[in-house]
Amino acid sequence: MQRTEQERIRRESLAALRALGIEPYPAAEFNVTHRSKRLASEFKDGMAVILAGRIMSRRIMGKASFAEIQDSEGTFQLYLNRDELCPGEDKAMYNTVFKKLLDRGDFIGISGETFTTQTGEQSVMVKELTVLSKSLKPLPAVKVDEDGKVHDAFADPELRYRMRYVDLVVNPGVKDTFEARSKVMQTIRQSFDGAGWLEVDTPVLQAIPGGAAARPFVTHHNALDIPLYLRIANELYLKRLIVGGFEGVYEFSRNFRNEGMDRTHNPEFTVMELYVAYKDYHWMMETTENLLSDICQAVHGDTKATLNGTEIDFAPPYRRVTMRDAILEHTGVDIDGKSEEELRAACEQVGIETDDSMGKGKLIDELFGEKCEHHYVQPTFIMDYPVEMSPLTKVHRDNPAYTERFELMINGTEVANAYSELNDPDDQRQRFEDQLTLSERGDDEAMFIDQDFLRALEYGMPPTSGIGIGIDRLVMMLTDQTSIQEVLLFPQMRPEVFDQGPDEKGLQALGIPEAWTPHLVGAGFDRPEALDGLSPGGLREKLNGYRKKNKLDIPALTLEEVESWLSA
RNA sequence: GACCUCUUAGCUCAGCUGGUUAGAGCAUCUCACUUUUAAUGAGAGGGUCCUGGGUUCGAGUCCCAGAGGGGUCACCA
Repeated sequence: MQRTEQERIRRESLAALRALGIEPYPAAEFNVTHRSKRLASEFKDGMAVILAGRIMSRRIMGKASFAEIQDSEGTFQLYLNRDELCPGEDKAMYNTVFKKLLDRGDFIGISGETFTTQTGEQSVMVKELTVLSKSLKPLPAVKVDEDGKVHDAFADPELRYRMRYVDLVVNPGVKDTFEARSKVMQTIRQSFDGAGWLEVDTPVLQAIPGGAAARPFVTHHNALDIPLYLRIANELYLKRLIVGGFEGVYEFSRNFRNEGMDRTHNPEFTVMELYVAYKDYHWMMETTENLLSDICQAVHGDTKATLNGTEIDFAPPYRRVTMRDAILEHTGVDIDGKSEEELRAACEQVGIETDDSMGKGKLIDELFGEKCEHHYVQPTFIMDYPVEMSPLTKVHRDNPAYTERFELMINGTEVANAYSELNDPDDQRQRFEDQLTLSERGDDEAMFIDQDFLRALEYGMPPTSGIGIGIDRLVMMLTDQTSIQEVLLFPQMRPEVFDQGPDEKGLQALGIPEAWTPHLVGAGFDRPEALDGLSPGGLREKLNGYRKKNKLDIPALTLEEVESWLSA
């Protein structure tokens, strides 16, 4: 691993600090009296304050300097004067430590006195400076000018997501998104706990990945010697708890789905699921709109949020549209009473491709997803889904072709999915079997049958309404982000390949003579792994070719030598 | 999985129809400077032009293959 010049210089500074008797990574706690934001709001000249944080900029002007220190709340300006910081003869703390050995990114603690500069900037005159942690890598130098224009932004999404720690330090606003996310979850917890519902934890590793239709991640349990699946949903477990007698249960469930990744999908994502006994989906709609309104209030202090230039109003009530009406309005197709063949024809007619594995549910889903979904920008409940696409939902009280299910659409995206839960065990068994038929037709996302869940229903589940709210997407809606990566601290990325540098010792361990190892590195075989799977003849030819080309003064290799390395 | 596109200094990016020693700003280093704020002035160092082939007298630039990223679509929440 090659170090850059800047890194080498910082390591030299690190050593110089130690030579001066200053520990760059001290163990002792450092207690502050203020943080930047609060200090700014309570600011008066002449306050004695202690602050800690990262040096984000330095403006050195001979015997006086200004520096920006960044803590968890924001930044604050420091004024460092040589003779204030070093009242005695020894000026090393200013001349050497501050001016030469400290860098942008270092953590320091300071104590001093507040004052206002001639230009009117709130500042702290530093009397004492403590080195708290030396930073060995230079932070990207993002600068914001007077017009608020950002220069040299650290904007490459790959680097931002791979090194979120740098992103958080350097890009203003990134923290706000995650604070908003925390506020969303806090508001939900407060609301549900206040209602007397119980927050629970259910298995992430499941023998049967149930509760949704999706491709799961598979792993293996060694002791039991069985495959286990990372949960795609927690729904069936929460319903078992309703069977067990809890009136309301909820869980923030990290779900895992082995599917594509894009702006709205990450392999792991968070869904808040809530189940409440003796309720139906109408009650759940009211509960949901009130909850979202509270959440938006908590985040923005208002029920309105701006998303993609459009104002979204989270104040209840939300529009309620049946799926049949939605499809009728946007495609002219009335799905009511249509057979599979008729629906397939209708799809083809509006330009949707179909294939034989698609059943009625899937066809209707396509009609809605392709032609209707994107129209619903303001929060809208799409209700009464066809029975074929809702295997866990109770049939509609007025029409058995539909179910009591709704999805909440915001900005053309599904944010929540809720039902009057199916609690008739025989009906549930039949629906699972219908799914099995779909699976045999080639739908690899059809649901598995969970026999234990069916048994639980046979013991009796009260009428229940349940909902799953996509937390990541909700946070996107509330923070004006268009990609899910922006609301996940560490979104999924292809693993990074680190350059480990040459491993001459490892090569020698294979029996390669010391005279040859530097040349193997030179020829591109810089680690033992680089030789894996090579044929002895080919390797010998390459190395002897390298020897000839570079006129090396060592004997040519024999086939036996090379064979012995590769068999080592 | 398909298509489009990108990869040049620590960071952000220029680099024309292929042509001397590959540039800028910031960052870094040296010097000056006691109220600055994208501080300023003077000077210096810093490059595997993603990797591997090919075309050519000559490749950062053109061609092929590969790696990684981004975007669009498909699947999905």
